[in-house]
Amino acid sequence: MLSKKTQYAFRALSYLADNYGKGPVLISCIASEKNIPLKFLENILNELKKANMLESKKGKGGGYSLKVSPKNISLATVIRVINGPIALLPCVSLNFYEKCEDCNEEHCGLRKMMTITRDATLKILEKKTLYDILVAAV
Amino acid sequence: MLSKKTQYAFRALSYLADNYGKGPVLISCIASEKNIPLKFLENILNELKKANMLESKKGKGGGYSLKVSPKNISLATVIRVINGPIALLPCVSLNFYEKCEDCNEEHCGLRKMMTITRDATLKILEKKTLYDILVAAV
DNA sequence: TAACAACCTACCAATTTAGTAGGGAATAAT
DNA sequence: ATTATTCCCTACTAAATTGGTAGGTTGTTA
Repeated sequence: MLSKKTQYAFRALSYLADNYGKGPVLISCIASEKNIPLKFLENILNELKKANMLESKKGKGGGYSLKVSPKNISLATVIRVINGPIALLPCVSLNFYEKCEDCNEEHCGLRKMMTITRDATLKILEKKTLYDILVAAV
Repeated sequence: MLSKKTQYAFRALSYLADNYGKGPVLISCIASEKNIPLKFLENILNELKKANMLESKKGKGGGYSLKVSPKNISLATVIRVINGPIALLPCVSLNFYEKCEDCNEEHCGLRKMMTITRDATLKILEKKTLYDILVAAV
């Protein structure tokens, strides 16, 4: 399951996607609009910025805005930055790979099943973007 | 990611699948063979039993065995019993559904994306079984 | 230089994870 | 009947993660 933090991230990003091209948006505005604890959101947006998804501006007229088009930010990217690995096992993760102790990877049946699962999941999450969230929200 | 407990469960179940039809297997045997902490494994096997996947026998000649054929135990079932929900959001889970507070489910774009993801994941996890793990482990 | 708004460091409580300890209850063999 | 065997049950624990909060710092603009 995605952490609450990740759900907050998605909600904030949807809001920013909605305002894409309209200049910076205040943290406090997103927080009250999307009902997210302010200081927690500060943290989240900062992480997204460090991951190159957002840009920020300080001082009056400042705030956060998407760095690229909503069509170019995949759900997989967001999840990886805030939530971590998408695969179900560390030894199957593309971005957070870790060897597992007690199995020979070449001959591990579970690993093979989890690789297939990962591929099916990623096929969706890599393709769908913030734009798709907006469009789906009729 | 699956918890370590779930990985232990899969390893134990593979072992039992391998010995399906050959009578009960001792916890201690599985523990040493698969390198799983004994007392922790006790716990896990008991949960799997309560979920109707295993049957047990006490006393000499006792132990655990699969209640049904390895072909009839899906990976999804195991994950749900030991790990919990498979969906990425509570409001999208089939077996552990929980309403989310701040979104109108009918019009939540994220929810729709996560439903698609869940379906893609389940298509694999519901279909693949313990038998597939054995076969894949050349 | 004042106000504004993002940034940074540090802390905190509650929950979950990954176990351990130790005895109880059922079964089978002697 | 008793002993050995094996699963079963309750309770405890340390460490990590989650979901925050507090308060000051730095950079920007008017």
